[in-house]
Amino acid sequence: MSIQEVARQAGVSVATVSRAFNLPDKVSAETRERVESVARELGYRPNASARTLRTQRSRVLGVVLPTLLNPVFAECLDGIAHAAAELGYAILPVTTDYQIGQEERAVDLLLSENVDGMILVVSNPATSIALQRLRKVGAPYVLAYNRHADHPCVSVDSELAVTQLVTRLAGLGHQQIAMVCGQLSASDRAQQRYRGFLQGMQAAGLAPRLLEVPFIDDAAAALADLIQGDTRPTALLCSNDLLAIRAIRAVRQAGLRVPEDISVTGFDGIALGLDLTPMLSTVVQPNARIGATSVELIVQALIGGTLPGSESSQILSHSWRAGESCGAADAGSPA
Amino acid sequence: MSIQEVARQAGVSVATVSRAFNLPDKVSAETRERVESVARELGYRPNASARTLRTQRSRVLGVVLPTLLNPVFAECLDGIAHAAAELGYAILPVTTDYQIGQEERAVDLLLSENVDGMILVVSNPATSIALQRLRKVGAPYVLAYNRHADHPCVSVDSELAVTQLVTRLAGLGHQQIAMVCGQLSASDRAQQRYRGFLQGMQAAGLAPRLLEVPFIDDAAAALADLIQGDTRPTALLCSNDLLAIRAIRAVRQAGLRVPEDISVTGFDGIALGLDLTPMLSTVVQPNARIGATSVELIVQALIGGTLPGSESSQILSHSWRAGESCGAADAGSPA
DNA sequence: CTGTTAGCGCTTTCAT
DNA sequence: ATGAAAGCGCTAACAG
Repeated sequence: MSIQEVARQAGVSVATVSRAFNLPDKVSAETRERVESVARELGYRPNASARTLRTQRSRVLGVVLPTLLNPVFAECLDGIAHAAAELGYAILPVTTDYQIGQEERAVDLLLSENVDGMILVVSNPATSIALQRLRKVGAPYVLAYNRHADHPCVSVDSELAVTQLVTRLAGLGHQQIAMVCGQLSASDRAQQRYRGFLQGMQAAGLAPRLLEVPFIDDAAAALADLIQGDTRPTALLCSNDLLAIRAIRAVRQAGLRVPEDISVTGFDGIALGLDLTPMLSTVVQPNARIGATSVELIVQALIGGTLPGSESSQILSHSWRAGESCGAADAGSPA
Repeated sequence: MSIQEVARQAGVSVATVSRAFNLPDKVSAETRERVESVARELGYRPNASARTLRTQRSRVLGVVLPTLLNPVFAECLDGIAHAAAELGYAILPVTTDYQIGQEERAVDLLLSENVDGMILVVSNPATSIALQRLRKVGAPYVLAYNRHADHPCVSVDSELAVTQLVTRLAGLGHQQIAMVCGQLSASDRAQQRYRGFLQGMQAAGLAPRLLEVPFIDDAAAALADLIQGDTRPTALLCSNDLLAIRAIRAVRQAGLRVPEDISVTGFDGIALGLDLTPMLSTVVQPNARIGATSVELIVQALIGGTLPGSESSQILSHSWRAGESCGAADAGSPA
């Protein structure tokens, strides 16, 4: 079912069929209707590959994410998909499973597929080879969640958010606050959050403690150790929601209550946190909006024929979901 | 950066460059190395659109899913992505947000993008217009999670699984079992699970009760009503994990305990259920494998030059995750 | 083993 | 308002 066939059956040239679809004004109403009707009957659908080849634009945006198994990124992708559809773009998502080498493969693939631009969440913008490559070929891209002065980024101020959170915890009387995070070197977000933690603790005059859990499967055991150690923390500040959910389980498995014995906080604001009991207390990122904003930035640049520059970076505002997993430090006295 | 440029700089014809990449054996080692080296220096990447246009195959599989916000589908997509990558295919996922009209748009889009085949989760295979269209154009497709005699499907036996679950609950002494589900008409899965419920209840000689929650936002209120009604159920058999998680919250909000006062079971086996407290008791579907198997079916057909037929349908085995949200009926006596 | 060439389906000058 | 024709980058005969 090519444009040729439609042209033949409608008794016009292929050029006219093309115009009927893409520049309806340049075709007489009569012709246009005939073409449309024939096309409909034949079930004609323009061939995207041919159009892309000819026009050098695919109307497809590439998306590079660590994983979809973490709802944060699923929510973000959802926002990307809706915003893209709204603006007439399809999306082509690729997942890296947190492996840096995969970032390059992903970018290569997307470049081969002629995407008009890319939205990516990389491990570390400062060292990412994938990003260098994008720079070199001059492809438009925007980073989501990452934060770096030299790149266009859409994110929240993680560092500030965590600092504020520490202040909040300190205000609730918590003195023993431990941060729980995944492998710090694995992402700039984790590092930013950790910096925020250090800063907040210093401001509060408290001694920071850190539990780094490189492998998620070890989280339960590591957390159990932490909780049952000599000086038990009264609050666990987790670097993301998934970790927080595991932490809550670990606390309970240890026979303690959340938040009476130990408060637990998350970071991300995944929707599921709302349905837990206790409802997750967490720093909420506007995940869908981070995605949507990234799309808008890219598309704007595409329209303007420019590259998104680092000056177009946006810090979206985060918020605090009070939830039920975080309480005052002295609530620990058995009920 | 086209094949022309590489050819020129390597001092060979474009055909040779093409062969160097696609049929390395048909090129002398020397030439091949020269071509590869030039290509590498130039950062040459074959243009997928051109290749697709020429070969009439894209090596892309389309995927149509209701949403990625439900981890079931995110897990499935993850399985699809890995299996596809393994077999040399990229994937192009589209989301329908559970809107039937979107199924058609999705299929149209994917057809336009020249996908070699599709994997879809539709609302109802029996009535899906999108499926009719696929049939008509003769595009290879496989349904995931759906189940229908006339289509190639990869799923578990939901009906059987729920029947078994009812038997299990009855064995635990539950007499008042209520099923909680989303809009029944919204998916064949929900209907199958409901049928399994009815059958199990009949076999157990129990009176079935059903709570249908068409709009997810009303779930909490509807569940509260159910729980606080005259004859409180001792077990809530939820049609999916997300619903079960909400149900657990509703029970607790009502001041009751899970599972001591009310047992709650899910269906899906999302990974997150493992981290909850109580750990979700649920029927586990091999989500990633459902995705991977779908890919394999499609690719097999692609290789064989045939369409996947309904006879290639596969029922994968489900399992039961005991969890902690389901207990015996008489455990209700206050601890 | 390598080169020449046609053509995939489409858009877009350039004519008319 | 419409048509003729070139060409996007690639692969696959076909020729040598």
